[in-house]
Amino acid sequence: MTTPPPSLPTTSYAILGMLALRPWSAYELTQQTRRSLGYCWPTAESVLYHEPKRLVGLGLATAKRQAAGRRTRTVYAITEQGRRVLADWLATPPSPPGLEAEAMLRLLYADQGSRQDLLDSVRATRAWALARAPEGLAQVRGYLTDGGPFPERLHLITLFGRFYLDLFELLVRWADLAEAEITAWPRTADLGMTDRTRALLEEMFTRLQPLADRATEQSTPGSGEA
Amino acid sequence: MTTPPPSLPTTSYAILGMLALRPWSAYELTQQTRRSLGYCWPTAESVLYHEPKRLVGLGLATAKRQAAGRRTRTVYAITEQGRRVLADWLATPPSPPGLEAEAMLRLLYADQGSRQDLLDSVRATRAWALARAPEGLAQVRGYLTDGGPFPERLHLITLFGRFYLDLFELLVRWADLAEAEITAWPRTADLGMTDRTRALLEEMFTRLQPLADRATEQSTPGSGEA
DNA sequence: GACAGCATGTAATGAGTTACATGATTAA
DNA sequence: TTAATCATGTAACTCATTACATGCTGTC
Repeated sequence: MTTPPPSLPTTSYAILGMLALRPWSAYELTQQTRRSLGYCWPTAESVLYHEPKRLVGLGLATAKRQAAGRRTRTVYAITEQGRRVLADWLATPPSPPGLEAEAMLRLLYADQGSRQDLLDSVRATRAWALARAPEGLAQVRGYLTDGGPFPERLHLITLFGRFYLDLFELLVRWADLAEAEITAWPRTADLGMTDRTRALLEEMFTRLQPLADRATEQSTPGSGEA
Repeated sequence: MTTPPPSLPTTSYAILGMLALRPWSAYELTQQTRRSLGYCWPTAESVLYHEPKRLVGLGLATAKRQAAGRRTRTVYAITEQGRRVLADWLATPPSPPGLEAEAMLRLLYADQGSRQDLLDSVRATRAWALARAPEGLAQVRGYLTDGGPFPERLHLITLFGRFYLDLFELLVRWADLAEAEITAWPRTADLGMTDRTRALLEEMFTRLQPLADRATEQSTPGSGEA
């Protein structure tokens, strides 16, 4: 273990992983990111220009200046040490998922604003999720016809994409439900336990039960499993 | 519009919203956060001590030092101006959701590591989702029996919780699927388009179609809707 | 009377975003 | 030739996290 206690920020591994697939220029990264990285590890574009330099400084990547037309651009590639560091990181436990959902925040405080505010927020969320669909459809179509840019990685990409399809569908379905509920409200404040709310809570209780059961099963060593 | 161009970071509104419900000390915020805010707007504890001070500086909250036992603690409360700023923000369009999912990142680069690494990551994700269930169950039980700490807000809290239940179920189901797939793989690299992968892609295509249709419907003004 | 952990903060560090800057290429 | 937009970067600033610090409270 000659690698110094790595502990880079996750963003570094995200870029390093990209470089493991093939060399990229920073701009190419900004483009490819839309198809993959952007889904699971959102970053500003400037990171995609900065981070590779850091990796070079650490000896995990190399930079080669190339002539592109009349201008020069920098193409980054992973080093052997970079591959080792990436592999080490992959053997490490993942940090839990974190979801930043402003729309949910707005729901939580909706009684401080108007019903229209809340409806707008819910609809914006659905619109955002729906807006991913056409591009996703094009990507999937591409995979099915020509295999896309990394055909040998399709088994991974497919599981990846499946998760985000599930997620977008969830957002749309939830927004449909929420819109229907909210539309039936006379206002946003002080409704409390309506009949409909009670029904929803009871359904949630029923669905939570089996999850909680599985949770305790797995935390106790269990007496089954001969 | 006497309020100066607000544009606070979302975190500020998150805290401000808490204060809109009732006054809290910073420590109380750290506790309550686990039940609500933590789901949609994750932050480090130190933020919950810092942010209220900023709000006070802006005139959006007040700080009152109280004796708690022999020690003093600071209780923060929202001001009228704070309520206005919060209401203005609620009328503003929400930024799109952002999901940081390290586990998905690891999936994306799984061909750079071992199959075991990938399985561990998938299982950790499921375990994390399952681990939320018992607390969620307790919360829902509380809502059904005594209404919880804010019974007049149950209609909001329920829609909120429903989303996260959906999400946790999704994570568990996806992890189950992924584990089954990966277990059937001989290795993580260079499998490409297996039969199973093709089947998944075709199902995804079918499910994406209606979403894409809805997306185009809603972006065009539409000729229906008399 | 000491140890664990609850309650309350602060400071330093480091990461990531917004905003700016500018050369090249293409279309009108 | 101008305008637009592609391609490439940099710098300043702000935010948020990690790590530390410390008084208080109950319990053994």
